[in-house]
Amino acid sequence: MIWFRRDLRTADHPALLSAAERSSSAIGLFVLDDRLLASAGKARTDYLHRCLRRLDDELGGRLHVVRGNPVDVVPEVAAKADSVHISADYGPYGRKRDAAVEKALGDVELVRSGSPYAVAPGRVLKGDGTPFKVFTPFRRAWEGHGWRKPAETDASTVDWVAKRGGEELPDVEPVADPLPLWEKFRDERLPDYKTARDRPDLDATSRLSPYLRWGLLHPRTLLAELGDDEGDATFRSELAWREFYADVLWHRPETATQNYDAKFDRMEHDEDDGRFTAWQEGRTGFPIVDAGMRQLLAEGWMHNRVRMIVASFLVKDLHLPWWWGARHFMDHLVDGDLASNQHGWQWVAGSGTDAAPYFRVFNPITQGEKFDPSGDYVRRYVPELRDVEGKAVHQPHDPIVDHAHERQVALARYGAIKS
DNA sequence: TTTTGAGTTGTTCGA
DNA sequence: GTCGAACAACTCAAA
Repeated sequence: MIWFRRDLRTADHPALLSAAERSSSAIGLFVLDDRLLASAGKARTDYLHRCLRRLDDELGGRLHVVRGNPVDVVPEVAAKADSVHISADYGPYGRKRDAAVEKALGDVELVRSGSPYAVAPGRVLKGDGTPFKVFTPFRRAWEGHGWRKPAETDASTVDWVAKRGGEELPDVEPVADPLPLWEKFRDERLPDYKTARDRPDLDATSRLSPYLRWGLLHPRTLLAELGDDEGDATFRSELAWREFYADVLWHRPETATQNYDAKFDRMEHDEDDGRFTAWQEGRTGFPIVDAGMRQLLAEGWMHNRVRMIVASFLVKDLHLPWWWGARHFMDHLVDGDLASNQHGWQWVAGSGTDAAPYFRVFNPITQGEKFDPSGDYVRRYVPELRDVEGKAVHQPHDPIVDHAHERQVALARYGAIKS
């Protein structure tokens, strides 16, 4: 049996290879785990269904989908299997879940092959054997470590066991083939990626993050095709961030919910008086912030530059805890990845690895004018500003706070927790 | 152990 | 409008 989790593909799939080496026939299983789906918004759930639909197609319509707790469900479905093959999960919940399932499986062996990363978390270490805490040295060591070539796997080499029972997938359109999307990005947008990727008004990013999140693509597949040009190096570095944060969370699993830097436990937060809801709904009066938050609700995705701007606003203008924002992102983002999300937030808040200097407070107006110079991004998501022309659209519009004042408050509070 | 160089993503102010 | 300096010291990585 192959138990799929965040590796919803059949190409370049080491666990499939390991299963196929043992048997010519296999059951393909996915468990709808209530623990993971409980807080997921509609966009996120729909996206998962569309990924499962694609995987089901690759398996000739024979993917078993079952709802329940994996500790009960997996041994039940695996009753007639010799072994259960998985891609290893390095997240805080996945590690515990897999250990519990392994125990519940008894004599049926749980075989871990591969991971969602080019280099498995925990593998890149400093000379003294301890983990990196700064990105750039990690990236250099990670590149030096290298990674395997893509595994050559093919769903048609396996005789997939017919479904018995389980859940019917909703009738949704499968997600697009990730490989043509990658090829188009590689050929058309990668050359300008270094600078254009910061522009939310342009279609300049890869948009591959949801595919990486659910494992329809393995990063190794992309890395194998990258060269040394500027755009290639920048994109490889972005993939390295994903691996760095997975590594950080592997070594410090508690940082999914707690400050990486403990002195931030002393940070003073404000009481919420409705401003959190205003932020969530895109009603802060700062156009670029509102555009981003509305894009998140409408599409389950937000441009990376705008994620930083809205995160900075929540933490430094509204003085609310980063984990509130992180939770909201995880509920809605179709690419929401615990390690990247929580540590991206901690980076903005200043409590994480390689944290921003405390005096670096994003100005939502300046950021808008700089990265959405035409104002097109704002007008796309904030219809009430559609008649405002050019970059004037970035001026606050009935703002819920005064940025200059809140900046001073934030600086004072950061000053107060310095060691 | 000591030293040295370096560290994703910014803003403001004054010349 | 453009540009450089100031903003602060701290931690990390490696020699």
